[in-house]
Amino acid sequence: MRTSQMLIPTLREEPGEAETVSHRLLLRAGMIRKVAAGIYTYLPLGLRVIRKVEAIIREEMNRAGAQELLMPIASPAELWRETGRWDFYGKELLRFKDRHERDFCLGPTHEEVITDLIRREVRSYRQLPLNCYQIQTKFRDEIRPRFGLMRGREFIMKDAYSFDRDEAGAQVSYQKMYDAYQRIFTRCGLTFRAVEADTGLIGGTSSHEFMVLAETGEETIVYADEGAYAANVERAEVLPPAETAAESPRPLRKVPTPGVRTVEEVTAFLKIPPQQLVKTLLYQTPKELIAVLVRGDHEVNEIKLKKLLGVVEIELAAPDKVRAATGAPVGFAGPVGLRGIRIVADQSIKALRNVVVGANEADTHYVDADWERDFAVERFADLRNARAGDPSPVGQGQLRVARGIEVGHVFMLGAKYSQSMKATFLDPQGQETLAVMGCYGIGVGRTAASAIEQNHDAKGIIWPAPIAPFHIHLLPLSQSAAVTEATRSLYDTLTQTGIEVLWDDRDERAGVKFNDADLIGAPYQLIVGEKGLAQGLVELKQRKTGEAARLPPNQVLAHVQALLSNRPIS
RNA sequence: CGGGGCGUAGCGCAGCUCGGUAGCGCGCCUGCUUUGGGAGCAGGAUGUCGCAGGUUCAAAUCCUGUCGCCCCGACCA
Repeated sequence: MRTSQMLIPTLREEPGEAETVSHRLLLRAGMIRKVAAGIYTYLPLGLRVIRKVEAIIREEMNRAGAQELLMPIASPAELWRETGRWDFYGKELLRFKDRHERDFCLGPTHEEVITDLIRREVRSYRQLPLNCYQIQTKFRDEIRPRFGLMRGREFIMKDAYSFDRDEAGAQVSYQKMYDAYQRIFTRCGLTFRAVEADTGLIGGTSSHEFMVLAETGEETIVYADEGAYAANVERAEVLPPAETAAESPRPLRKVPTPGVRTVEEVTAFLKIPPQQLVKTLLYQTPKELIAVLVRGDHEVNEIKLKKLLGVVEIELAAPDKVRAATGAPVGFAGPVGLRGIRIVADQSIKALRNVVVGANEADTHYVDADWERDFAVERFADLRNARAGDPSPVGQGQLRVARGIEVGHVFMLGAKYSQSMKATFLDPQGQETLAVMGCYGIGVGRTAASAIEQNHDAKGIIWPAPIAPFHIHLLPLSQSAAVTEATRSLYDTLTQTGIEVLWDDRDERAGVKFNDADLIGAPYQLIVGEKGLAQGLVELKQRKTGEAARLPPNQVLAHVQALLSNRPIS
């Protein structure tokens, strides 16, 4: 392609609205433009990258035995009502009515639609297993879209759904997808890690997320420094405390703590370590107000809490409710003498003696409280976030913490959807049986954006070759006949062998071309200049290293082919 | 949903406090020169100042409303 024939509006200046590297560079390199919050147009260059990622996904999905189909973006409410998700999905589901006043929504995911299809068309165990996927636009009306393609409202996703005769078959399907994902992200040139994950709104029994490791990631993951354990912190288990504090209980005392409410303030004021403090957090569930106890240096894991309580919504109680329930302003809630409110506690509390807690009285705390003697914990459970230094929940080692971008997620769904939607088939005995499902997503745009987060420098993007919009950026540095002729000849030679070349045929100065090329980030730049040509040489430069080879034009093709075949080219 | 901020030329911004002529840089157009890392000189074009209403002789500027966008928060008392 010639630059003059492509819409590549590069920006010299930083776009004001962009925060993360990938967002900034995608805008600057002329790959995306915003249409509305979280909604983007993919410009020709950006679309080429998207298509590259899609092509890799297609190849690997097909190789894993999945078959492609395409479902609609809009779907009728009745399907969502069947599974209960019309109500359960909340505001993220963008709803609208058609001219007949019938309810529809834009699909944020497609379990309902695919399950509806399969229940109609699959009757016999002979038709299973089946794995169908699509690459299609999704819409989720996110609370706060951000970071360009990282968290859009409209985005391209590959979603696959497997249907099996039984649990064992579903395991096989799941593993195939897991393996395919490993290949896909490896081919995309990403450094990533699969971690155990929570199943969230999709539901199901178990899942893994594929996390691209990056500081800007929105997810926190923990992994063991020995062994293979890795999990999203939402999900990571924490082992019960090894031993109980050896000290013997001291009498409960009430102490004045004027204006001292945060953990930092209380521990500083009383000169105690945060491990000796027990925080009392009041949570509002749809049913009730509940008190949750965690150690002063720990964080409540709300997902674990929701599961323990069997509720889907939970939020910290508003200050006025805290006051009404405890009789004290926020900051002084405590389990001692707390009436009419159930108390659950993180398991670490069990190992503590002589702790500091709020006294449900303004400017007052208790010291030397004891859970066995002074208050009634209804249940102890793992309710906190894992953190660096915790022992690995399986095997040896300690946990470390890293940030990740979730680019893929695989779920074992079990019979959740087949049951609510009655997707059944007849087994060999003629028994009606529920299909066992799995579902598997990949964020296509997010994958491209993560590649930028991991591969860039001050000048711009450095695409991994397999997903680069072009392999070679061809840069003639003058408009002279000799240079143009040499450029054209190189372009033809390379293009004829299937190498993708972006030919910067603009009448621009060398500096402008170099800067745009660095910004756009093709892995190689082929530079044809007057001086070099006079010596019969052109320059082949690696974007990543800046390393340049000067060679005669007739050696360029062989060189490029060698360079490109070193990498997993699609 | 709460808090904060911003909407002025294609992009980045100033002007608003204290009402009166709409400005700067980049980009764009023309010409000449220049030509291996975002050129120089000269000339030029471009604005419903987000939108609607109000105050005023007069509004980018003040007031009200509204829409859009961005940031932080919506989890640790």
